[in-house]
Amino acid sequence: MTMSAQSLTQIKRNEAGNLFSGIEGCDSCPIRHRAVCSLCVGDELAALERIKFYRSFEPGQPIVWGGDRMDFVASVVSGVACLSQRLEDGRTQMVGLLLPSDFMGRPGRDVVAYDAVATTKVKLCCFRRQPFEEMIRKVPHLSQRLLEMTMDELDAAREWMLLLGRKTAREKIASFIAIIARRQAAIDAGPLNGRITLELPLTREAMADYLGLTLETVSRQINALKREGILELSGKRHVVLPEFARLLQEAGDDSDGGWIS
Amino acid sequence: MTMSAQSLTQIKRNEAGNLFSGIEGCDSCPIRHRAVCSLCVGDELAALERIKFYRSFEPGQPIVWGGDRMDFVASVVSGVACLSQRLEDGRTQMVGLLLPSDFMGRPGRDVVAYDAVATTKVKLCCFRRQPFEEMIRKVPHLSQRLLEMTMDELDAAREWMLLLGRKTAREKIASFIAIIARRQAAIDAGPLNGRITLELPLTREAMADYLGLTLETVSRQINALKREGILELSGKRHVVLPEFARLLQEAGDDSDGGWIS
DNA sequence: CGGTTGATTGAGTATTCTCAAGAGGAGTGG
DNA sequence: CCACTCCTCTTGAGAATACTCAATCAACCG
Repeated sequence: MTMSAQSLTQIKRNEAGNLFSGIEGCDSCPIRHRAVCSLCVGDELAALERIKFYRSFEPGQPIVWGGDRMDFVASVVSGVACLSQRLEDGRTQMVGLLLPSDFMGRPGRDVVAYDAVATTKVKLCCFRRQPFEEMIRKVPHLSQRLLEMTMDELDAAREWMLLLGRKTAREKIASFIAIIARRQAAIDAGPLNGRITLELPLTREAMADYLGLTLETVSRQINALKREGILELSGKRHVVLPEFARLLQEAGDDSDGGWIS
Repeated sequence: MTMSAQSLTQIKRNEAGNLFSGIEGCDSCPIRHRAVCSLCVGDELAALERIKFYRSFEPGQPIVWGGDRMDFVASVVSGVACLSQRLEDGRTQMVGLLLPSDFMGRPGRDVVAYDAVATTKVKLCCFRRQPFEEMIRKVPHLSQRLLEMTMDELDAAREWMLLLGRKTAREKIASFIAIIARRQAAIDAGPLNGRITLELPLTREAMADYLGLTLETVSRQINALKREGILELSGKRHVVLPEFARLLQEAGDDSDGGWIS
């Protein structure tokens, strides 16, 4: 099942029907300056290019299953993927939301710990695991950046734990929308005040799995916020926030609650 | 407030009344083979020794407050410390349980993100932050081990998220006791089946903050498990598990549920 | 022997879940 | 173009889990 880097000019398809090719360069890569490779230069980048290949996934398609062998690690180039953990009776908790530039997989471990599913069209920049692990050992620019990113993820996980353990359903929803707004603003480099428009990248069920709620509660709370004018809905996924600060107040966090503290 | 390494033969006290000294060597250190320094050898260890100092804390004493400046990072040598996050209205969620060999602090960040409190007598092996950060850059053995430990913590955080988001109060309690049993077994190198004895390192309130419950619910669930013979209590903190597998069944996890799968 | 802290227990409440029905949209095929 | 299906989402009613408030208990300490 090992997949070797492709150095062909044309695009091929693997067994699962995923597109992959090795022709794209790092120069024009949209996540070049934020991904695990962002500190790499010259030779280092060239070495990474030799062990990389791209794979794409359609919405709903599984990327890996927990327990499977995984022979690559990867950066999300575009799209959204979810990491989930499951109790045997089917209860599911999302434990990671992977957006562009986020890293997938754990160097030094060959078995996947969590299910990963594409929730939109996803493009991954994959690195063969063995040579990548070797580079981790030899290229400080790579291991430094990975350490930084892992610590960021740990911080995010801890924020998430506060949400799961202590926030009300209403606060969870408001917090989630705020998180999406922030991440979208970071990508688009847009401002984060006044009227904001965003697209929810998840179904109600996936949001429920993210927030530790049922999909019914998610639906009820979103519509409650809508009724109160804190958000406007067009369709099921498109959200407009007339006043971002009002949403933040509902999220229950300290910080930027609107007034100066 | 910068604290310099002590090279004195006698033990001193700082303003807070904490013991610290620089005389102890790494050779006899109880966490030498598991802490952040575990891969370091010879010169590397010597360099670490030059920037290290010990600090001790009494039960209940704060180690650092979220928002404070922090000029060191540290390994827990002995005792138990808790990392907590707080919502402005006082709701508290524990986000880290630091046992011996665990690492505290984030290289590259000078402001503390979470409150850290000693819950038992705690001894820290502290490293001055600036030189430690430099060593991270120059000593692969150090950054590799830190990366590994950070990834382990991320895995633990994600397991914890599953607990917070999806488990019932009863499962949370059972899971928590199982976690303590496992960590204690790992330290004592004891077996993990049949009759097991352990000490709860936290008060009911701290357990509640760990599990996203109220202290009353914690108390009720512990006593429910006691009534059903899944655990025995002597005093408030000392627990005996007559059959570890029965506890695991209550924890709701997959894996080793007693029967072979 | 009061005072304090941590833990237990009870009664009533509230938030969230469960189960169930139905609405709205997108895609398919006659 | 319409009926039909599938999927996601919404909404309602009742149930259950966990919370809140309050009283009591036990251990420890001055």
